[in-house]
Amino acid sequence: MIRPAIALQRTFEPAFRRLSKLAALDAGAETALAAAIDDAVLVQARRELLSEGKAVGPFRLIVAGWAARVRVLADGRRQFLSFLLPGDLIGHCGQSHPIASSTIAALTDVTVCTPPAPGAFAGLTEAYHISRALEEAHLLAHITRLGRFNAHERIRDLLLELNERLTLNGMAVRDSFDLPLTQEMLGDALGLTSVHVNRMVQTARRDGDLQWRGGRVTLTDPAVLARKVGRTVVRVTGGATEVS
Amino acid sequence: MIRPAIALQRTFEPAFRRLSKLAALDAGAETALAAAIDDAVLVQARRELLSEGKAVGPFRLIVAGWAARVRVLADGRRQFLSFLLPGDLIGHCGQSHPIASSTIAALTDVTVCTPPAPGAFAGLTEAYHISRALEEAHLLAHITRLGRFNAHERIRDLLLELNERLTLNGMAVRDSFDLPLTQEMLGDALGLTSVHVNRMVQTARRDGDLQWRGGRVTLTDPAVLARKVGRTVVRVTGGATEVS
DNA sequence: CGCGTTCTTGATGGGGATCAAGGTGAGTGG
DNA sequence: CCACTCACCTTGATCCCCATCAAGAACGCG
Repeated sequence: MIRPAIALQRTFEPAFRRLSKLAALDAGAETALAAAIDDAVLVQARRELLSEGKAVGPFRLIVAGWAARVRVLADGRRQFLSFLLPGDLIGHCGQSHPIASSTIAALTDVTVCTPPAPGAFAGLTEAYHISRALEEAHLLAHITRLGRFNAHERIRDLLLELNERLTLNGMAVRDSFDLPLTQEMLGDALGLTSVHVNRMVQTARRDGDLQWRGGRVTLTDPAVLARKVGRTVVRVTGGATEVS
Repeated sequence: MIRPAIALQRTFEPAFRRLSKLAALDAGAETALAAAIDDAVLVQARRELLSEGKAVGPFRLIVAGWAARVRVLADGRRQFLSFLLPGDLIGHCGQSHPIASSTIAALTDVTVCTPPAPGAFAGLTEAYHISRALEEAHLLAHITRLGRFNAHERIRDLLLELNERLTLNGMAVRDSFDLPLTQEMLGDALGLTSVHVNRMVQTARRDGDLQWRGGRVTLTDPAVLARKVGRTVVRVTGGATEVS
């Protein structure tokens, strides 16, 4: 198969890898997606990609960097609702005049692009649908974490989820990945204080469950870890999402 | 406007009222929806409407009764992910071969029907989209509850949400509604034990925040209550969802 | 009336919050 | 090259919210 130079080059982008794993893309879709990624723009860390209550802008795709949906309470308490990684989508909802249901903030410098519109290519449309289903599955998993897991389980379960997602888009290799989150951010996601996150991470290190130095995390044995927390794994198998 | 007898009669169903408030429905859509509701079937309490990991069946609409998305852990811990009320939809996702990401169980006897397919009527299609957006907003609210609210706040906030939703479909009048949930079910939703739910409800009663006797709840002053928990209200205004 | 479910209340303990103080490392400027 | 700073990590001490265990009381139902 012959592709323009741009498309060939963008094939290695995490965002491209994720979407092409979610559904089979034909050459036209691949080229259009690669061209879109080539036009990505930068959003600096701490800037907002979306503001709660305001209109959702154009449909967007995260090309690089980490972002999070955030809710801040009147007294300053903060909750991260979900993390957005390269290959994740923003604002795909099908509604005519959607209003953002939460703020999305860039945790690191982030680059985003406007991918081909839903409906333009069958494969991409399917990938968008599956992406949205996965996003919902992650929300459900997060509810279970916060409702019924203790601090140990929450941290291990979240790191397992991140490892899965980063493996899908190629940013994690052999259960090792860069984690650009402070322990305070982890606490904001997990409903814990940074102090307690720290203690739990210490014991996880001592137990040999993981390594975490200089922003890089390595999970010793995800399978064993998953059994420890009774984690239900969400897999993607040839176009269908599967839970087991 | 002249409608068949069936349609006129079904206009008062909570499911009908909810969808017709989410978006403007033309006469054709109203008739089709009323006819669908007329064909509703019963699902007994404790039966599953959807099983995690299995294929999602046909697109369905809850006509009467309460259901919940549930996740049960290996050791028996249980988490309710969300509640489904009359007018809520099941299995609207646009994906070709969707797999259920969670079990849905009937909490009371439930009647469900298969509403007009997405795309058949523009108004209904819009209503389906908005319904899905609201559902996601409720998941986000639930994450915040579980992550950053204490027991007091969790109960008050959840009752406020239920009051809003039941007001939308006409099942709550003047902040008073039937609540067919045991305190244990509330605990399973809120990540608390039934014992602690009980104690918090007692104090809420003593504080004059609510009445709850014989399965009927009355909120004394939702506005005051909402201010107490710093609740962000999700409103529906002429086809667009709005958060404030 | 008897029985199971749900609600209620008490006693006790633990998981995680809170408050407080270092320690560490990267970047900055003199 | 070293003091300085700022963000983040680490550790200790104390407290409280909520889980747990246990046992009645109230309610609905056959």
